[in-house]
Amino acid sequence: MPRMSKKTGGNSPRRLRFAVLAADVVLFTVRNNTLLVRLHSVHKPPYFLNSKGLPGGLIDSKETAEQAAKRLIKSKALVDYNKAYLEQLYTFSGIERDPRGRVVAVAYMALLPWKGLSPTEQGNTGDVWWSPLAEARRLAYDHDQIIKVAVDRLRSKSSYSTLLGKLMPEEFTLTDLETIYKSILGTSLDKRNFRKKILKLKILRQVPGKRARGRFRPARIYRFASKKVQEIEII
Amino acid sequence: MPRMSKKTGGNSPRRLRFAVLAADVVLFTVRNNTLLVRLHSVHKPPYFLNSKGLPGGLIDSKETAEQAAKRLIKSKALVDYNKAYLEQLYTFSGIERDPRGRVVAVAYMALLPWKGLSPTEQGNTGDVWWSPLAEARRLAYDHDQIIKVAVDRLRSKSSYSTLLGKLMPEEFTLTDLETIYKSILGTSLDKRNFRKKILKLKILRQVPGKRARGRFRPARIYRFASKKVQEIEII
DNA sequence: CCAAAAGTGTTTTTCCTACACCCATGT
DNA sequence: ACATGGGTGTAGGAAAAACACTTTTGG
Repeated sequence: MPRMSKKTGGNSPRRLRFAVLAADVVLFTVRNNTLLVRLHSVHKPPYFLNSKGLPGGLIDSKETAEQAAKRLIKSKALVDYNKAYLEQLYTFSGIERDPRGRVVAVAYMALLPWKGLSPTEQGNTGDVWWSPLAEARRLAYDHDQIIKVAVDRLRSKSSYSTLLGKLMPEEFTLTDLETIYKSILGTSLDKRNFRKKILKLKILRQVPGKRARGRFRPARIYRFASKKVQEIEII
Repeated sequence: MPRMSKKTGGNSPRRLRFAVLAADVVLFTVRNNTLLVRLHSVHKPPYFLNSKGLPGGLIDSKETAEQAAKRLIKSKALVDYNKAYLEQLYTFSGIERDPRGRVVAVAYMALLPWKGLSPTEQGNTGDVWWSPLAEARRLAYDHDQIIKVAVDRLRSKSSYSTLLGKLMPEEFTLTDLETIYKSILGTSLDKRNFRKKILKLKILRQVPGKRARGRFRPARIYRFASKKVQEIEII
């Protein structure tokens, strides 16, 4: 029972209403221009057999939802949460969303650069793995819906903020950035116009040096000028 | 340390961690070009004495957060929730946000046209009243913070969606609409450009007739073409 | 005819879009 | 020298911004 104090003011007979509170995390990264989500095995007979879902778990009575999300990124997704950008998405309170009982979930979206992940964090185990978004279907609970909300948010916020910077490695080329934008937004972008637009916004800082990725002309290297996600019209 | 998973496996009875879940509603309307919020008295000795806060209450185990919000709009704000546009805002889970115990609140924003409210709904009692936004300060709990999130959301969404239509009466003049935009966004708008922009978007439908509000030229009357809130760049 | 808000058009500037070729490098 | 992705400029059109006067009504 929660510790709503007995002294509840003037309300004498109190019908306390309880819920189980959980946090679920939609953890995104991009590898080879593919958006990946971190999935976790779900095996809760008789409801879910050898199924899969988002990393998540219950919120402890002594932690905030955000602290729980961070803890779960660590303990369930096996990724260092300090590397992740975290943003609250939506709270799912459908009565039947968990067949085992009433569970209300605060969903979070987390973004990570693939580079910067340790081999362990990049790796897959039987219980946790990176899945291309397209294959993250038919998940347990209402996790399909949660992923949809996350993808919608990611897409829409990409076009008016520097959010995608949180999926990029610290240093990247303009082509890298353009590719991510194209893959997330699902649109095609004109290379010249994209560069003009991005550079005019002054959200990037050029870094000395170039990067060669093959037997062709090396590209200039940039990084975001600010660590903060700024709301600016991008596309 | 929080333990969440395995011991709950299967259908066996679970020892789950419980939280008290509440819904708080930031109910906005506009009267005389002033943004109003519905406030409720808060008197919970020894923590809050003759204080004020948002209408809110606990979520029942058999209702979703949204259903609770609607119920509370009715029972606490004394307004017919069918008249309101409702949108989930954010979930506040600070451990100390309620001094009486751990309460996690799902906050909602609700928008209402002032016209269309009954005299009772427009009215103030000792327990519930409409307050100009500027005076909705020093509220109980973390309600100042909740209002801030609501106002930020209202402002930002106003510029890229037809959300403000939910604060307007069914029929209004272009000057009315412009005034609301100015008051919410806090910017000044050019009358001619505003009209051109709005009319070109084709989100309004002109209604036959005119409205005189004084001894000067009567204005044409419009209404929104769609009841839905559309995401379109407005300003 | 006066006061007050309603309503309208043009010009300038800025931004978006479309589009094609040369550059730098490793092999 | 060649294959490959990196990098650049310009012109035309659309949208935004700046700007002031005429119209309609009640009194």
